This record gives sequence, C-alpha cells and structure tokens, in this order.
Amino acid sequence: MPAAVADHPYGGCDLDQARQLFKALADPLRLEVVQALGGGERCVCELSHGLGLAQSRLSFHLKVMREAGLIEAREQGRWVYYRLRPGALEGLQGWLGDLACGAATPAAPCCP
Amino acid sequence: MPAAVADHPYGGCDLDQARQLFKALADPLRLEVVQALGGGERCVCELSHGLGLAQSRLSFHLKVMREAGLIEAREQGRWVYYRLRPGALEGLQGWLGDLACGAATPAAPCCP
DNA sequence: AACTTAGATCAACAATGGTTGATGCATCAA
DNA sequence: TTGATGCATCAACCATTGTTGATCTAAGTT
Repeated sequence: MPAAVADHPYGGCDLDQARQLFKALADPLRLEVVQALGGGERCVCELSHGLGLAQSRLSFHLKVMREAGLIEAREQGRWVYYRLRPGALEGLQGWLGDLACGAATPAAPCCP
Repeated sequence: MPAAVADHPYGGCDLDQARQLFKALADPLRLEVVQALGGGERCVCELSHGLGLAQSRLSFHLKVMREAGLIEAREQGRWVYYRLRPGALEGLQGWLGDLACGAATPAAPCCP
C-alpha cells in the first residue's frame, strides 16, 4: 500500500488532535452550542437559557469541548464566557484539505 | 441571544449531515482508514492487510463511514473498492468556514 | 455575616458504540 | 460442481458516553 498523506503539508493539525476535535463535534447538543458560539462569545447562562438546557448537562458538554481544544473559557467575576478557539477550526480545515489532495487517485487493481 | 450563523453562506453541508460526518471521523480506527483512502481508492483486502485489521471489524467501520456519506464503494467482481466522497470533505470544510466567520465577536456582558 | 446566584463536579443510572467469532452469499478457479 | 476467497451481516458481549439530581465553591448582594 502506497504512503497515504504527508503529515502536515499545509497546516492541518495532527491526527490525534483532529480525532479529539471530531469527537467533540460529533454530538447534536454540542453542535448546537458550537453554532451559537459561531455568532461570537457567549456566557454559560446565555447558552443555557438560549438552548433550554439543564445547567449540569451543558457544563458537561462544555468540558468535553474544552478538553478537546475546541472552545476556550474566559472567567469574569461570577460569569464564564466561552468562545470557539479559532485555531481549532483552521486546524480541522487544514487537516481535511490535506486529506482531499490525493483522494481522487483510482486504485490499482487489487490482486491482479 | 442573537442569531448564530446563517444556514449555508458558502456551501457548507447542513447541520445533521455535518454531525454524521464528524461522528464518522471521531474514531481512531476510522481515521486510519480515512488517511489510507486519502492516498486514493483502496480495496477492502488492501486496507485490511495494510492496517492489520480483522475483516469483520473493518467491515463494520466501513459501513459506519458509508452510511455517514464519508466514503463510497465501487464493486468490481469479487472485490470492493472504497474511496473518500469528495463532496463530504468539501462540505465539512465549508461548514467549518461558515462557523468561523462570526466567531471572533466578543460577548456583550451577560447580565449587566 | 447570611443569602443568593453562576457554574463545576460527582455518583448512579441509561444509552450508545465497538469487538469478536460465526454464518451467509456472491464470485472466481479447478 | 466443488472448493476457495472477499466481503457483509448477525448476536452476544464489553466499553465508552451521556443524563440526572445532588452537592460544592466562589462571587456578588443585602
């Protein structure tokens, strides 16, 4: 089997980073949160009210996304504001771009 | 809460499609397969030998990815060749791009 | 100091997802 | 037609994730 794709031709994040980010994005509730954060920074109570979520449930998912490096928090007094980590999105886009490069090559016949 | 992100400003796939693709990418084994397919079309036996996987296990993951629209199959005689669906990768890149647009906006103070 | 509110964390439970070995169904070769 | 090979599918089991309600801490308020 020929080599697949070089490691980071134009700036995609590494395999494990990508996996964690994909996992963080692989949940409907988290995607809603991510979409909300796509409009800019939001505080937890805003997200919780806006999406109608139990606080504990939201907090759990925020943690998952934070630990994956998808979002980051800014504490201010009694509130915590979350935002998307721009590097994360770029990293994933890059990773996907890296991947797409060679993907159109047809297979050599398998076992001729 | 202000509106988040418009539905498809420049060609990202829709929310549910994105979720399925992210889920399909959120597994280490599947990522290895995807990376292999990044080098072009491969037949199942090639993948199975190349990655040292039990046939049943590989077949399971190929199905997950196929059903998510991430890869597609081409049958030829006794073999089945898989490749990445280019639209899938572009769709995700677009979705991520859509998202990144407004993400830098700072939050209005939450409950002033 | 006593009270309230934002948010994190925890423990118990529920649900989803992945692995393994067996079986089935085509296709090709002899 | 018989036998072998490539791949999909199934059922049973195991592992990882998500949910819920309770509890905890740190700011703010009065």
